[in-house]
Order: sequence, then structure tokens, then C-alpha cells
Amino acid sequence: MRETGQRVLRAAVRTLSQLGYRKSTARAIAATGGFAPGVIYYHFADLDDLFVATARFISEQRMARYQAETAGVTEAVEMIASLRSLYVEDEAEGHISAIQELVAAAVTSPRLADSVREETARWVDFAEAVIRRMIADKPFEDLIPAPEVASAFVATYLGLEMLSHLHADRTRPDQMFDAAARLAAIIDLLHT
Amino acid sequence: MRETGQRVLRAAVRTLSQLGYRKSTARAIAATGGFAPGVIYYHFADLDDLFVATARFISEQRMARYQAETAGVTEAVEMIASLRSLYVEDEAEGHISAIQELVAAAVTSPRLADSVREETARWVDFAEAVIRRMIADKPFEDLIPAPEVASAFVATYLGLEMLSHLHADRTRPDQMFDAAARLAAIIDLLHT
Amino acid sequence: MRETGQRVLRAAVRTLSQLGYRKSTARAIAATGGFAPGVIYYHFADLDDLFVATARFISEQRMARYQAETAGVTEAVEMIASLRSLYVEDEAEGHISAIQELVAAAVTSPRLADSVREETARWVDFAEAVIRRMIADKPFEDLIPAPEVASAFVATYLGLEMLSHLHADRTRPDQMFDAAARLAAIIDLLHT
Amino acid sequence: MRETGQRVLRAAVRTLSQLGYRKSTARAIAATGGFAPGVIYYHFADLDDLFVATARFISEQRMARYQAETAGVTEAVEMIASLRSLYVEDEAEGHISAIQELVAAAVTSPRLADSVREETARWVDFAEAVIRRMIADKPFEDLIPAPEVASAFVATYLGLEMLSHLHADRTRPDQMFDAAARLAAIIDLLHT
DNA sequence: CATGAATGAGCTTTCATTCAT
DNA sequence: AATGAATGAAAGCTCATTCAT
Repeated sequence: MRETGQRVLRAAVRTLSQLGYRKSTARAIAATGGFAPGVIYYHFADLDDLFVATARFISEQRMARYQAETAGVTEAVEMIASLRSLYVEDEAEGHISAIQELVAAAVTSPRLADSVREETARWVDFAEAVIRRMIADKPFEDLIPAPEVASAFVATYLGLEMLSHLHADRTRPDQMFDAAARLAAIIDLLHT
Repeated sequence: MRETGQRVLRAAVRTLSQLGYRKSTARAIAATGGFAPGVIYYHFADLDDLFVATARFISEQRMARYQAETAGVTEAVEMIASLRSLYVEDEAEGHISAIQELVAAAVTSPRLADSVREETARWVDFAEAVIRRMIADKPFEDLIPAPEVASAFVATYLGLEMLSHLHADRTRPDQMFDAAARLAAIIDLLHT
Repeated sequence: MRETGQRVLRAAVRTLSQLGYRKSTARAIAATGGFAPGVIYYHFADLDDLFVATARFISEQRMARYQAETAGVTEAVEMIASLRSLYVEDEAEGHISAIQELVAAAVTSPRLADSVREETARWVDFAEAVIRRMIADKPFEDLIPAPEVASAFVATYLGLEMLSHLHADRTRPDQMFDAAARLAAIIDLLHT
Repeated sequence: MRETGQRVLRAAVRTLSQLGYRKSTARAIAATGGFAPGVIYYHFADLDDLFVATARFISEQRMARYQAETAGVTEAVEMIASLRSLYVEDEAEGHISAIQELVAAAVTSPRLADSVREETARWVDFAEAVIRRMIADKPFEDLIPAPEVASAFVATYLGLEMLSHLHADRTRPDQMFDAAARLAAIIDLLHT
């Protein structure tokens, strides 16, 4: 049934986020989800297959949320506010840290690499669209290389979670969003 | 002897970078380095200990290079040029991808987390110092929150390698350095 | 219904013959027969039970054919000709190799051993009857220990299939039947 | 060390003979031999590899005995006596039943099939040489198709063990050797 | 210092079997 | 009657680690 497959996927996300890729064994995932290890193999060919599916699962789910939440936003300040609340969701659910584990794991499995590549490409595209919307009709519009900035944003997003995980004390995403909000306010003031 | 310990460390770096954390087993590292698995245990208490040492090993080695290479640099354009060539070195040797694996692995081992935290803190400090030097006496000096920007830089640096590893085709660090160089040129023009 | 039970039995025969006892799992047999694994357990208590039934199934089916085909035969040459064509049938359908797998498996399961013992006993009896018929009224009639020869025949029959399966190149049953036919011709010439 | 490898091989022979191929698991073999399961994988690539080696191990060991024991024998009666005592050895040590399991298992593994084919070929050659020696200078020498008879002998030898294992009561190799001895006595009387 | 053998725990995966439908 | 989902035991195999040499 579709439902059990999703239970397995959710367990995979939580396990990846909490124990890391190396300790995300079939047993550990099963223990997290409260089902027998055999269930995994009923719904997925093997662990690799599960992780590939997990990458897509997280990405699609979050992409839907991000698109819904940022749909009508044109002001930079409002966009930063949206992203901040989405980021909080991501952190709470462990989405980003799970993805980050899968990115690091991609070196191990070509199939996983393919899957992660495909999904990150979608996010870079999404980021690029958002950036273009934000700089439209601004005086510096032509100075900003949207594709490069989009890649940089996605990279920063991933890297940020790494660091904030590592030292809750020093790397505070909160303060970064604050700084970004100040910059956004300036941008919003500029019109053609 | 110090020498053999270094052989093991170098083998660990290469194995982490090429096979990933999960497949960096004692056997795999020994095979990479051309020594018996037992050698590892002669120089390090266990694998965890080896990885902790590896994190410091890479960090110290690179920090020395980065400091030497950026020592007298005050112009932004020149700084970007230095960082670009250092980044090329990092990529070639697999330093960043090894570190990235260790960051992802940190969730697994508290000791490794400590070690990685400590090292990244050093890099954030280094980045902050560089940034302060770059913006000194610029008109916007007081607008830039150096600590946050430093963290963002380190995060981007790590995230960038992830993405460029994943899709050599779309995420081109080269173009990012180009864009950064253009921005640096503008900055260099601004004086108090 | 009787019919589905037979479908399972036929699937068991084919699977044993093609994959061997070790790989004749419930799934594999179900896949061969095109039904769900659960079907097996509807008709048989467990796999052991299925294999026991399979041994009897093959034996009874073939015994009927062998008896029909050799019923009125009294000449040795004709008998060899009959056996040759029956052997060809056996090979084509995989009967012997399935039985051979079950014989080898008998060491694993006492119940299967009982079943196989019972069935081979029938075949030794059958062989003994045939032999007695063949040597009746021959000058050497009293020299031939019919029971031992019967056992030897059955043993050879089984062993032959093993070897011919293994090396199609060197052990050619065809040539053995040729040789047997020549010997039979001589026997047929001898009368009391 | 060579020694431990042999311990593993001997354990494999005993386990195959006593439990059959299907139950000859790594754990079972280790339990039989009194060593840790991991030892198997230190000396052999996998179970398949172990079984391939076991086939050769048994075959070589017995071939040496058979050749030594039958070396100078030219009389049929003496030959039967030798074979009888060798057969007793084989039964006691479980050599034949182990081989028989491997023959049945050959359908499962191509590599094993190759190995078993090669070894049985050697035995057919050996049998052919013995037969030629036995019928040399006999009046019926030219009537006997040595290669076919040799194959038949090997087949019977294997099949015999199957049956006698199955029903100790009815198929008595002892009586077959008796019968063979009587036939041998007749043969020995015939000279050119 | 270094090695190769050995161990036992643990991992991925498969399997016989059960059960609700 | 039949199916598909689920389970838990066990299988093959790998691994970190130890130790005698």
C-alpha cells in the first residue's frame, strides 16, 4: 500500500537526520519507524533504492511548500520572512540535514548521485526564478548573474545547515536572516 | 614514527574523498595507502580517532597555505585571485570533499563533531579577519556584519564543493569566481 | 481444487530441475508457476510437504508411463528402445533432475527421506520385475542376482542423469543406449 | 596459513555429508569445525568458492588413495576387493555423499558445475584406464566400449551411494560387491 | 614497527510463513 | 480460493578490532 511506503520514507528521513548516513542501517530505520526491517525490502529493492526515493520524497514535498509559500511574493522583505519560516520548518523536520547526508553519500552510490543531482538542479532553477523576480525592475538588475547567484544560494543553504548543526552557539541562522532582512529592506527601496 | 602516521592520514583523506565516509573502512584506507589494516591501530586508537585526527590534519595544513597565500593581500581583486587558486588546490587534493564527508559524519560521532566544530570555528575566524581587512576604510564598512558574512562564506565554500561535485555541468565555481572578481573590482574602487 | 494443487506441483518440478533444491524457495516456485507464494500454503502445509508430494507426484506419473510403455515387451532390444524414449521424455521434462535434487535434499528432511525411499523402492521393484522378465528362460537366468542388478540399474539411471547434465560433451546417454542395444541383441539370441 | 584452510575444507566435507547442501550454511560449517564463521571468508572469497575448493579437495585426496591402492592390480578379483575397501573408506568419511550434494548443487552455481565437471572427468578417465587394464588380453576385449562403461561405472558409484544412504535395508553395497566379485572370478578365468 | 590470522558483532538481504481481505 | 502485505528468523558477508609473531 502507498501508506506503508510513506511510513518507511518518513522513517528514513528521521534516521538520516538523527544518526547520519553511515548509521542509517535497515535495522535503525525500522526501529525509528516501528516496523520490521523486512518491510523496507517489500517496498524498496534495497537500501540504495530507498535513499534514492528519500531524496526525491523530501525534495518534492518541500518544493511544494516553498512554491506555495512564495507564490505571490514580490517584495524582498516579505520573501526573506517566508524563507525564514520555511527554514525553521526544514530544521525542525530534519529535511536539510537528511539531504545533506544524502549529498555526502552520493559519492558512494552513482544512482543516488543521479537522484540528488536532479533534485538540486530543480532547486537551483527555483532559486533562479525567485532571484529574477526579486531584481526585476531594479537599477542593478543587469549586474546580477542570476544563475551563479542561484547556485550560490543553494550552496549556502546547504552549508549553513551543516555549520549551524555543528555549533549552535556561533553560527546563528537567525542572525543571518536578520542581516538578510536589513539588506532586503534596502533593496525594496530601490526602484527603477 | 611521525612519518607513518602521516601516510595513514593521507590515505584517510584520499579514501574519504573518493569513497565517502561510509565506505572508508579500515581495510579500504589500508588498501589506499598500501599498508596493513593493523597499522592504523598502531598509530590511532580506533577509526574515530583517525577521523578526528584527519579533520585537524587537513585543516591545519590548509590553514597554513591559506594564511601564507593571503598574508599581504589588501586588494579585493587580488584576494579573489588567491582564493581561486587555493580552491583549485583543494579540489585537486580532495581536501574539501574529505572535510565535507567528515562534517556529514559528525552527526555520528560526538568526538568528531567536537573536532570539526573547532576547526570550522578557526576558518570562520580566518574568514572574518579577511573580510574586515577587505572592508576596512570602505564607506559601507559599518553596514557589513562581519561575523555573519564570515559564517556565510564558509558555508558557501563547503556547499559549493558539494554542488560542483554533483553537477560539474551546471554549477561552475569558475564562473562564480569570475562574478566575485567583478564585484571585487567595484569594491576596490570605493575609498573613504 | 485438485487442479491448482497440480499447478503448484508442476511448478515445483520445473523449479527444482532448473534452479536446484537450494534455490527452490516459495517465491521462486510461485514465480515459475505464475501464482502468489501464499497459494502454496493453501494447498500444502509447508515447503517440506510440497517436496514430499512432488516426489510422489513425479514418481507416480512416470511409473504409469513406464508401465504402459513396457507392458507387453519381452524382447531385450525392444525394451531398450522403450527405455530410451522414456529417458528422453524424462530429460525433457526435468523429471530425473528434480528427483535427483530431492534425493540430495533427503539428507535434510526425514519426511522427504521417507517419501523418496518409498518411491525408489517401487522403482527397484519395477526394475527387478523387468529384469526377471528379460532373463526368463535364458541359460544364465540363475546366475543373475535380480535384486542387486535392479538396484544397480536404478542407481545408474540416477547417476547417469547427473553426469550427462554436467558434461553434455563426454557422457552421452545416447551412446550408452547404443551399447546397451548391442548387448540386448546378443541376449535376445540366447534361448534355453 | 595452509592448515586452517584445510580445517575449513574438512568441516565443509563433514557438513555437506551430514546436513546437505541447503543446510551447509557458513554458520553450520563453522560450528562443525569449531571456528568462527568469519574464518571461512578469510580463506575463501565466498561459500561458492569454498564449495568449489571442496570438490577439488575431496577429489584429489581420494584420487591419490585410489591410484595408490589399485596401482599394481591386474586381477579382477583383487581389484574388486580393493574397490570395496576404498568404498568403505568413502562411506565412513562421507566423501561420496558430500560430492553427491555438490553435484546436485552444481545446477545452482556455474563455477561449481565447472569444478565438478572437471573432477568427474578425471574419475571417468581413471575408471577407463582401470577397465582397459582389466579386459586386456581377454577374449571379449574388443566388445567392451571402455569409455561408455567407465561413465556408467562412475554414474553407478554415485547413484549407489544415494540409494544406500536412503535405504540401508534394501540396497546393500555389500551384496553388490559380492556379486561383482563372483563376476570377477569368472573374468579372471578367461584368458586369450 | 608491521603483518596476517582470527574473531564476533552487526549489516544487508532473503526466506518461510501468517493473516486480513 | 487467492492475494498482497507483513513479520521475524536466519543467511551470507563485512567490518572494527585484537593478538601472536
